[in-house]
Formats: sequence, structure tokens, C-alpha cells
Amino acid sequence: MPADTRDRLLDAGAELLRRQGYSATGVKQIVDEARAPVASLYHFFPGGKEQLGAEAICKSGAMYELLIPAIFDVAPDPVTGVRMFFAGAAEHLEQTGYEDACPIATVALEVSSRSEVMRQACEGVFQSWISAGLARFPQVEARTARELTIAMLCALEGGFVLARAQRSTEPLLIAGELVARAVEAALAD
Amino acid sequence: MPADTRDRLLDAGAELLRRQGYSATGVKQIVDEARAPVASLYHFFPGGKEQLGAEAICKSGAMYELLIPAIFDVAPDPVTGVRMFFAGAAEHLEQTGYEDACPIATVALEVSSRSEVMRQACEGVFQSWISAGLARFPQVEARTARELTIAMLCALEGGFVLARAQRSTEPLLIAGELVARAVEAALAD
DNA sequence: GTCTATATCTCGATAGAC
DNA sequence: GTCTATCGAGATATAGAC
Repeated sequence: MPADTRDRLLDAGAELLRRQGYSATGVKQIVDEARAPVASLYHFFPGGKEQLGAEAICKSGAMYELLIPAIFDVAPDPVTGVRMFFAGAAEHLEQTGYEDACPIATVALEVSSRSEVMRQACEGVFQSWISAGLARFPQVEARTARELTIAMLCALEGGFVLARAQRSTEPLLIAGELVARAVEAALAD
Repeated sequence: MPADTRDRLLDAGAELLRRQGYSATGVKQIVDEARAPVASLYHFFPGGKEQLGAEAICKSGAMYELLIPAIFDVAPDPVTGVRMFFAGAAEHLEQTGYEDACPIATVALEVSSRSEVMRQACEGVFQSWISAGLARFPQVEARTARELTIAMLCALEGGFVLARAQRSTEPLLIAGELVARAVEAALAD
């Protein structure tokens, strides 16, 4: 039983946005991938490509956010959690031929100056990730937890940039180790 | 005395790639910005948009690379150098309305899976940045210097991603502080 | 090297029948 | 909700005169 057309469009859009970004992704490509007629896209998303894109970003963001507790909850401690998080990202990236990195990073860089709708969608996702990450560092004070989370996200996103260009997981793992040690130091205080 | 047409095309292309990425930048837009005829683009760059793009990325990369010694040389020590580097990036980003971030990051994410020519151009730039950064940490052993440099670039690139989406320099400064402390710790060993 | 003109294609989006 | 057909614009690239 296939998901309904609206869901298929969102999922197809999300996947294409993740891999090629917003500008390079055409509505034709989305509907083909979703096996949906063109008219359906404009039926479900009267705002066209931009509305579909924004909703796809939000959905991707919510899915990806679930990884944070999923990984940290099985880790023995936050430091190990950080290492596992980056190792998992590196493994997935490699297994997908360096295609599946962050679901929103490309779009965030691309359209932040060109579409306020898309930019705000990305901003919302980052905010939700920061909130979710914050909760993983209850041992330190709120301000420190916030900074550690933001630093972790920066390291992760930047790691993806270098890793995709170099077709190597090395930058991602080095960035992860940097964050792990920072968390370690914060917990020691 | 204006630069010759080829240079103007490269500079215009580099600026547009930095701000909007590869897919969103049209050749028409490049020649308009460069005040050059369309035919000139194909005269100087027979490989079309892709060749111009790759050369623009390389040129941007070489320019940006000069910032590394320019900043670190006037800094009293590497730790301060790192802080100044991130502060400078944050200031420039803010002053340009969050437009001028990394000249190659957007392209690196966008086309790494779609154009091998462009991907290799980005990879080459990152390699050269790593080499240049390495030389700024002569106090530690080569392996550590390399890891610090890569971590710094990851933090910088990721900081740009979050900063552009959030229209705030906060992520960039937090990421810079993370790296500064890591350098501090490495120098203390 | 630069000009004008254009070929060919794909883009996002819409119309109207069903 | 889905179909077919198509709009107008803009994309990359090329041709041929100068």
C-alpha cells in the first residue's frame, strides 16, 4: 500500500533537495520520482515548487532530528554519543556514494539570499535541532549546552562539505573528534 | 583601465557562484555582470559554463587562501589567529547582508554528485587550504597540525551554513571558539 | 574577438476536459 | 484528483557576419 500522492511528492522532493539542492531540482523531476502527475503537485501545493520545498525541508528536518535521541540514548555517555553520531553520519555518507549528507545544508546555503520562505524553513529546522541537542547535555549549564550543540552542528555541516568534495569521511571524523573532546572538557569542569 | 574580458568573466562568475551556487547562476547573468558578450564566454571557455565555473572556483580559492597568512601573520599567536579569522569572517558576512560566505561551499555541496569537473575543482581548493593552514601550526607535530586545520575548515564551513540560515553570526563565533580552544590545548601539550 | 540572431531545450505553472 | 496540452520565459549553446 503506497503512501498517498502528497506524501510521495514530499518524500521525493526531500530526497532530491538533499542530493542536488533547490535550484537544480525541477518540478518535473519531483513528479516523475513520485510517480505523480504534474497537476497533483499544484493541487496539493498551490504555492508550487517553493511551498513543496519548504514543507519537504521541514519534514526532512523532523526525521533527521529523531536521530539525535536515537543515538544518544543508546550511548553510555554524551562523549561517546558524539563520536557515534559522527561515525554514523560518515558511514551513511560513504554507503550512499557521498550523496546523502545533511538534508537541508545545500538548500540553506543556496537560497538563504533568494527565497525568504525557504530560508525560514531552514532556520526553523536548525532551531529545532539546537533545542533537541541541548537536552542531550543536561550535566552542564544551559549556556554551555547550547554552545556545545551549535558547535556540534557546525562541525557536522562543515564536515559534510569537505567530505563530499573530497569523497572521504576523514574530515567528518576529525570534526567529530574535535567536538567529542570539547564535550569531554565541558563535563570535566 | 578595466581588466580584460576573460578576467571580468571569471570574477563575475566567481561572485555569482559564491552567492547563489552553480545551478542558480545562468551564463546570461554572468555575461551581463561582466559586461561581456555571450560569444566571448564561449570563446574564452570552450567548455562553456562548466569550464568557467571550475576556473572561477580555483581563482576564488587562491584569493581566499591568501587570507590565511594575512591574518595569522599579524596575530600574536595561533590561538589569537584562529579567533581573528572567525571574527573576520563573521564581520564580513554581516556587512554583506549574509551574502558573502565561503566562495566554494555552496558549489561543493551542490555539484559534488553531478559534475566531476566541478567537484575536483572544489577538492583541489580544499587541499590547498589544508596545506596553507598546516603551515600555521609549526609548533605541533604534522599530524596534529593537519587535524587542527581540517577541523578549523569544517567549523568555518559549518558556521557559514548555520549563520546564513539564521542570519546571525553567533554560530560562526561559537564554532571559532571551539577551534581556538582545541588549538590552545594542542599547544599546551 | 565581438556582433546579432537564433536553435533547441527545459523550466515553472496553468487551462479545461473528465 | 488526474488527464493532456500548452503557455511564456529563460536556459545553454551555436551560426555566420564583421
